[in-house]
Amino acid sequence: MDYKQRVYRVVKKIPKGKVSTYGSISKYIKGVTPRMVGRALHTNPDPASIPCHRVVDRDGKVAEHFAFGGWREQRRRLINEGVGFIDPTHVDLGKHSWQSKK
DNA sequence: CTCTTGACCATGT
DNA sequence: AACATGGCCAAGA
Repeated sequence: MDYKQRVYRVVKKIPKGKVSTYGSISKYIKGVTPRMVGRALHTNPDPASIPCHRVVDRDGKVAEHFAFGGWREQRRRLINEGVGFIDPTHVDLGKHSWQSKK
């Protein structure tokens, strides 16, 4: 299986109202680095099934120019799911960080 | 095939 | 917290 498929599989598991980070995902999949996670989502083959808006960087900061047409759209969806923002571009990782259980 | 770039991260400033 | 640097590895030119 390609590394992308593994990444997608994990991202799809992120429950509603939670967010995860590229680093966490990369740690949980052996042989995959944070960059590869980002690249996998960049080449996102099925955005309708892959909740990439629930993935943020280590600081909780969202991707400003990618994710579904803009960080505002991403933020709108997250807020709609109950994820809190500490400022316009940073989600509250302390309360909503999620980790895949191996 | 080589070179550059990049949805990142850790560390230092 | 924000910015800069080095490292990681894959995809694009």
